[in-house]
Amino acid sequence: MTEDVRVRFAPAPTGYMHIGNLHTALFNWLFARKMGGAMILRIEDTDELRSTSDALEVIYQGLKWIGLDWDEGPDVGGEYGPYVQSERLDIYHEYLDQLIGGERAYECFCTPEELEERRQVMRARGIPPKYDGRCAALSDDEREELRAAGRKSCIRFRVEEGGTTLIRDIIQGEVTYDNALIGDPVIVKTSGFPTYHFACVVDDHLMRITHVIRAVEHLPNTQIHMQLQAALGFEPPAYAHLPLILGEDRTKLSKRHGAVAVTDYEQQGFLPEAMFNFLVLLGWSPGDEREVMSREEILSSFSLEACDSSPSVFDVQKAEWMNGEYMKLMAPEVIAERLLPLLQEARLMEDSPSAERWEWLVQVVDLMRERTRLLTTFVSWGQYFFTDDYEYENRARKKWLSREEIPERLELLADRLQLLATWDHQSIETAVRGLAEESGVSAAKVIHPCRAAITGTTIGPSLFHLMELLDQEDAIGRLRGTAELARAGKLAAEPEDE
RNA sequence: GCCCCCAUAGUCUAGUGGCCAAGGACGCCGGAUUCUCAGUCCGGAAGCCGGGGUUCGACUCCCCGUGGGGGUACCA
Repeated sequence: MTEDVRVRFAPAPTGYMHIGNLHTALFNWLFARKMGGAMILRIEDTDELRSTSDALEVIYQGLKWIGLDWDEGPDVGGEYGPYVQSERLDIYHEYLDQLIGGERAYECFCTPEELEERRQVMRARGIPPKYDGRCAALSDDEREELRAAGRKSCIRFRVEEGGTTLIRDIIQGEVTYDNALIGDPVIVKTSGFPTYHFACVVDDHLMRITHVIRAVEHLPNTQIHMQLQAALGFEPPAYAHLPLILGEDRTKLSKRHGAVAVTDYEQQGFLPEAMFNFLVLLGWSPGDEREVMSREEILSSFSLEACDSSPSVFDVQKAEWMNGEYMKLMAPEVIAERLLPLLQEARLMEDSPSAERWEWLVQVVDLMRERTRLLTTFVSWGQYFFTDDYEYENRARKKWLSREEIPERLELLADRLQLLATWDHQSIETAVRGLAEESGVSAAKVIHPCRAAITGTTIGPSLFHLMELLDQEDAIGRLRGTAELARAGKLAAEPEDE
């Protein structure tokens, strides 16, 4: 009989959600959903200094953005709550009493300064810096004296003195740690707050966590955790330590690598579906050559056993490519929904667009998405759809707008377009090509200046289709306006730098 | 310093002793596309870290080295 799978994602609320956290959350979620188990969200706010109160919302938003849900957590409740560690202090103290009663924990009066000093000495002598255990031997009288002298204390866990600790990790394999190499860790701080090790072990047990899936930086901690479990009589969960995500310089992805917050990628115009797909491919592969996979496909192929144990570099370029694939794949309506807030923020769309205007936006998206990788591309390269106030790129000026014959040609084209009774891409194409033929030039000689005049750029989607999405009067106005500027010599190419 | 882990092209990866004169993807380079390219299509360059074993046979197993990473906190 197999127990129901229960996993947890347990972030520290430090104010922002790291892309590595999201990766861990994702793998937990995948395993939970794959196994028909439960996903628990637990907040590990035992660091009173770094934890912030609004961080909870950031965590929820990060998870929701990428489309992960959870069955138990601070917001949805559950029968093993509370799910915020600072609200569970009484619980930890109960187990602390058990440890003290069994002589597996003791008061330590050493100050942080003393500890640091001793570590320096040990390091200088080339021996592993670990707590020397001096307070473990204190007599009741000595403790009383120290207290009377006003010394504050914390609580340490008495680790095994010899032997080894074997971790059978689903991803990392069997790893053995020497017990003699670690000192007694602090499990309750002077403040009365538990440390991560203690709270984590107690909660995983109480919340009936069956599989601990976390980043490999926690692998060494597992030695302490397993000893704590043994001392407390807890059945240890299964462990799966995920490889780290590295920055370009191959060190653990962190703030100094630039964009690491989930919100950074959201703002850069990544689609959550693409990020989901991209992230799952860091440390896991379906075993065949599929890369762009739906959530269902991923779920049906996923397994912890297939996870790789070597770290991977977060390659933004590949992430952008993946995003581009989703731009092509997803329904234009959905992309438009994701895009709208960005356009509104850039003041390129009104706050509550009419149904007609919305339809138009969907068409713009549909036309542009093939050559678009990020949502923000619409705000930059695609701004001419939304405003007359676009820049004339230097390349456009140089190649197409600074020629002598241009103003007249643009005006001729404007005249023709003015006569069109129907404004659709076929009629526009006929008019444009017609002018080219009558002027005895190739169609390109009209198309390119026209694109440059109307969009300010040399590249973009099919000219006739993009013009169709502009208002007829507006398009004509742009042609005449550009002609005027060109005549006034205001569209001369800037000298090239370098 | 000490402990642990990792090692297929610049990057993500397939590979679990013969199917591999190593497959896919991103990126890069080249060509095509007379409506541009940031799109699309086609093509190309680029890799098993080194050395020892084990074996009839190693990218795959073992050892050593090297390189990289993580840990070594009253942070998680």
